[in-house]
Amino acid sequence: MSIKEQIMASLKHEIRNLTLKPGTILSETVLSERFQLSRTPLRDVLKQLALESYIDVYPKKGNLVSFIDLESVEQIIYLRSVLEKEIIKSLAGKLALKGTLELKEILEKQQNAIGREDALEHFLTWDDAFHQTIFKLAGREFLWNLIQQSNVHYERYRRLHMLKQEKLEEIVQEHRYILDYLLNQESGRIEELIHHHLREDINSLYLQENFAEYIKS
Amino acid sequence: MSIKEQIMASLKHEIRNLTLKPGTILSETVLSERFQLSRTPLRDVLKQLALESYIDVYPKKGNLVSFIDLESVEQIIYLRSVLEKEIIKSLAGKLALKGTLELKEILEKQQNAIGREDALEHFLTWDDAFHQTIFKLAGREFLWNLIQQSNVHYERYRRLHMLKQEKLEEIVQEHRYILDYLLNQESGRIEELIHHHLREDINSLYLQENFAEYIKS
DNA sequence: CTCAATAATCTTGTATACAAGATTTCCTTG
DNA sequence: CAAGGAAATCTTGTATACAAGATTATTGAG
Repeated sequence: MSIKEQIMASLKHEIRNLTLKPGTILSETVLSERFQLSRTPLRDVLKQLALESYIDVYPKKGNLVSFIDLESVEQIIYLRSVLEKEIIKSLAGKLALKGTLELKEILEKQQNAIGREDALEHFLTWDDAFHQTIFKLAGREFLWNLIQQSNVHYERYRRLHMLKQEKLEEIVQEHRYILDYLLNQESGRIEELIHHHLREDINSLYLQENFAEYIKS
Repeated sequence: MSIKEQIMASLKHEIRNLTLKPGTILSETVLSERFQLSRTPLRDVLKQLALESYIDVYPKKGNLVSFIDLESVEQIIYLRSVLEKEIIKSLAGKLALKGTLELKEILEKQQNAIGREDALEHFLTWDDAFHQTIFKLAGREFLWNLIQQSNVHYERYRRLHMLKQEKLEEIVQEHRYILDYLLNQESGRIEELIHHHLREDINSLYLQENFAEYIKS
């Protein structure tokens, strides 16, 4: 992994987990001093961050960590909702043993993450792993990766919404239902389940009321 | 529109319509002479082209116009197929007069493009306009734009497949069926229609046999 | 002539000086 | 003191010299 890729991964991580708050200035000169690298390669990094909406570039003024765009969040959730309904239905009853074990193991690790040190961080990692694995098992990892390139806003929205532990328990439970459906096709209500799992709270005012300073107006 | 944006639009256009063939070398120095601009801003352009898969960058070696990646084509077609089925169903019977007129006008212009000078170029423009308008009317233009950022491979695939005039007539006819469904919800077979409209020929060997030199192996 | 080693010449990657616009500071003027 | 304007100082944008790797050409040995 090149030094540029390390810096990019580091900045992306800090923006996604809100260590770098929306509105924070990312000056090329400050970054070049912090990472002991000239401006040119850092500009490459910032260019990519801009293309993936991590930052907004104001020419001759500066680069700001982007504010959370709720419109983008809603659109990405809709996209995932539609896609995952289709993918899960196509996969139902056709899961190989290997895939089943993989998903069960992820579920267990996600359950264990609750309540532990640094819970949210680990929980979200396993949450992504669960959905990514379903995409992978359906031969659609390409689309998972495509969505990941446009999910900064959703990623940060999700963190702010998952601060409560009872929500985490609910999410794991819904994952169990999804796995049950994949194995037995029992539930006739898979569409509503996916819809609820991904879209719940999207219209609530929780974020606007509690994190207004992070939200794009 | 800045000079950099003009250059980027120009290169994108030439790559999409295969004027710049897959494998063509895009050297920074050659481009800087062609456009009378230093390497630095051109590198910005090339960086973005690389992120959107227009070119492949081989460090210290050169930049090549990317070969058509059929895997990407299939995934994008699947994505559009799933999304548009859902969008069209949600829009059926709810089309306002303005939207209806918009789609009818596009259909007419697309029909008129057939057989004229520079037919394919105009035809494809109106083909995109039809689908984009449907996304827009459903409040999903965001997702249309998202897909456009990843569609170089699909775009070139499509051009090579649409070289025959009878295929163009068939496409317009399918658009008429889609519009009929949006207005009357008559056809019970909208899902198969969308599937056929977007996915036909994806598994044929036409490209591999006739344009092997453009295809990523 | 053949082949290998070496040198020249490509390529992109990086550092840096300077340009140009935006902002802030500070000083002058009323 | 207040307000306006100029200058200093920020910011990113551009041009260019140089670095370093990859390729190609050349040259010399056998």
